Amino acid sequence: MTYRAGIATRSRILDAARGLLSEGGLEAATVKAICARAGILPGSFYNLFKSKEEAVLTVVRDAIAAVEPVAAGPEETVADLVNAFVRFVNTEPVIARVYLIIAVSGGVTDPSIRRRVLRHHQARVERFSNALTCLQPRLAHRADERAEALVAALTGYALHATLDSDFDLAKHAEELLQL
Amino acid sequence: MTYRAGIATRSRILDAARGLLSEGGLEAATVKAICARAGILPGSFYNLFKSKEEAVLTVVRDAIAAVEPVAAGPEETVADLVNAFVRFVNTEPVIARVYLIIAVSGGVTDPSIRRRVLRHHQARVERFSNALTCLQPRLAHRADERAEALVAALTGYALHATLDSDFDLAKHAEELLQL
DNA sequence: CCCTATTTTGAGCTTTCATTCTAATTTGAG
DNA sequence: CTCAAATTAGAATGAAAGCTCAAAATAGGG
Repeated sequence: MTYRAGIATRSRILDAARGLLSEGGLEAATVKAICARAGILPGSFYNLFKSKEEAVLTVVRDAIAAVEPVAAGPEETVADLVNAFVRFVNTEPVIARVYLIIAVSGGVTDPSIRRRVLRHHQARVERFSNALTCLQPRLAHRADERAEALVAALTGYALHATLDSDFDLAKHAEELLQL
Repeated sequence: MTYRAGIATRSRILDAARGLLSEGGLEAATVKAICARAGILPGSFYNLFKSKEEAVLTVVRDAIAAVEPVAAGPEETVADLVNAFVRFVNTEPVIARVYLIIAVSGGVTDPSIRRRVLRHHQARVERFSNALTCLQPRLAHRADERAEALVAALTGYALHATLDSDFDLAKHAEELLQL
């Protein structure tokens, strides 16, 4: 992976794996299918990844990291966070779907993935909680619970959006802010 | 499947498949594993199900149907519906987990499952919406949106409970009722 | 008790999976 | 241009998948 060709191939493999995971879940992401989509042969795959699992876990880790809104200043509002999430799901539906698939089915299988998802979730709740405290200091004592509910609702919405392409995530998220 | 033995074997197969789906997702539910857990051999499996897919889809359909709270009278309250869902997830975690796994990964693969999940979701939102209208007639014009948010939050909570055994679903659901 | 329909057995078939290996090709620093 | 290192090709491996089938065992209405 020190030559340019290798680096390009690696990223083509990850793109292919991400797309297959998104479209058909773990069972669709076979080495053969990944290679076919990436336009390579198995030998190249195993020159860059020591196993199929390593490639899939790389995609998963990247997807989890990508769900986090880009680091804003300490002045980020609740609306900022919600909008960032909506924008992410709408502009990167493939990655968002991979995240959801793994959060459920992959998280069950692999303990390290489960830990990673939970850690990520906790960090997200904390950011929402801080933003909620700034927004409504009167309700500061229940900021954590409210943040947890908000994140749960957003996750539920994202799951729904994954199944129903007609679902208007932005609209529902906006209504969420008025509750 | 007209003899008692066949009926009993069929239900042992479905139990085995349900457990495997819950513990390890679709990839763990192989015909061999199902047969081993059910204490039978492949020949018996294919005497009762024409394919592995048929058995898995049967489990999935049952799981989707089971998520629906038992039919209450027309006087069901929001608290009733929420509590019924919480009780279901806590007493039937295996079925609840199967539902979530399929709602994400299976729903993506199989269009008929996706339709079924969406139809079920819509019916659930309607029940919540009616209950919300009775509870707060002043907010009747936004009952649908609020019901959608409630169901999304509950789904998000259930997903989290699947990953984190320490998560107190009942407590969070109760707090949800006070928002 | 008998006889037919049902169920179970268990070996084995075909396909597909992840993975490996060697030889050929390509890359790019010196 | 050269040559070692990196990458690719492509056939081949063994394991495990879903599934089939003919024969043996069993169930249960008559």
